[in-house]
Amino acid sequence: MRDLLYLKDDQIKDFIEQIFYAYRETYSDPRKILKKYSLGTAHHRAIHIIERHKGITISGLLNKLKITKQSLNRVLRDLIKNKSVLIKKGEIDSRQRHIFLNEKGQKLFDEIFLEQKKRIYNALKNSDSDSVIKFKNVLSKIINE
Amino acid sequence: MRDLLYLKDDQIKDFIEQIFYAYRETYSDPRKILKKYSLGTAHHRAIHIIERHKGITISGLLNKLKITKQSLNRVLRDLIKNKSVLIKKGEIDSRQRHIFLNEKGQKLFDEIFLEQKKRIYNALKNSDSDSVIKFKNVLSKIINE
DNA sequence: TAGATATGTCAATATAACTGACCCAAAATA
DNA sequence: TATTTTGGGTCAGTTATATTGACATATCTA
Repeated sequence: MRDLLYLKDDQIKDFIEQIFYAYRETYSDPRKILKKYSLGTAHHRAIHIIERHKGITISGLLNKLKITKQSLNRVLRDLIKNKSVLIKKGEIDSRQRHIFLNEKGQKLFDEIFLEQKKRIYNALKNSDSDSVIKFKNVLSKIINE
Repeated sequence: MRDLLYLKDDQIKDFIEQIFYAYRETYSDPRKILKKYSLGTAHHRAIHIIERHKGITISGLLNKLKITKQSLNRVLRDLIKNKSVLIKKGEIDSRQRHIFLNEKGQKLFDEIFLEQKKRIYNALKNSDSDSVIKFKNVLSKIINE
C-alpha cells in the first residue's frame, strides 16, 4: 500500500489554513472599489453570482449564498436602490423572481472583476495548464464533498 | 503562441466563485462543535493558527488573521477565560507575548479538526498525488500574489 | 378547494469586524 | 542617558453581516 504522504494531518491542516488565506485575499482586493459605492463583500458575492447565473431566482441565490432570506433581502434592497439589479417576475411561475444585473450593475461588476482578477490571473499565468486543471478538480472535490 | 484557454475571464470568474464555496464549506463544517463551547469561526481561525504556529506573538497572529488588535483581543479574551489558550511573556523581548494552546485548547482543536478534516481528506484521497501537489502550488501562488 | 411553495417584511439579537483615542512598559537608538 | 519606537492592552462607539422567529401574500399544485 502506498504511503499517502499528502493525506497526513499536517498537510491537511496546511490546506485548511491556505484555503482561508486564498479566500480572504481574493475577496479583500476589491474592497476599495466597493466602498466607493457604499457596498460590502456581501453585495459583492451576490453580484458575482448573479453575473455568473443570469436570471437566477431568489431561492437559487439563497442556495448558493447559503444565507437567510432576511439577509439576502438587505443586500438586494441595496442593489435595487443602487439601480444595479433588476428583478423580473417569472413568466412560467409568477411567484418566482428572476434576478439580473442591468447596465449599471454590469459595469460595477466589470470594475470589481478587473481588480479581483489580477491575483488569480497572475497565479494562473505562472502555472502550466495541467496545474490549473488539477487545481480546479481538487477544488471541486472539496466543494462537493 | 499558445492559447491560454484557462486564463479566459469566465474561467477566472469560476475560480473566484469556487474559492468562496471552498472556504465557506470548509469553515462551516465545525460550527456545531464550536457552538457547543460558545465559540465562533473567529475563535476557530485563531485556534487553528495558534496550533500551526505554536508560540506565535500577538503581532504575528495579527499579521496572519489581518484583523485589528481590538478584534483579536475579544477572541483571545474568550479563549483565555475558556482556558484553551496560554500566554507567556517573551524571554528575549519581554514586551512580546507568546501564545500557546494548553491541554484543553489542544483537545478542542483536535475535536474541531477531526470534523473539519473529513471534507479535505475525502477530496484528497480521491485525487492522485500529482493533483494534490499542483493544487497546493496554485493555491500558494494565489496567496502570495 | 386545501395545502405547499416562493417571496417579502417586521423586529430583535448575535457575531465579528471597524475607527479612534488613550495607556504602559520595555526596547532601541540618538 | 534621554528620547523615540515598538509591542501590547483597553475603553467606547459604530458598522457590516448574519441570525431567529413570526407573520403576510400571492400563486401553484394535487
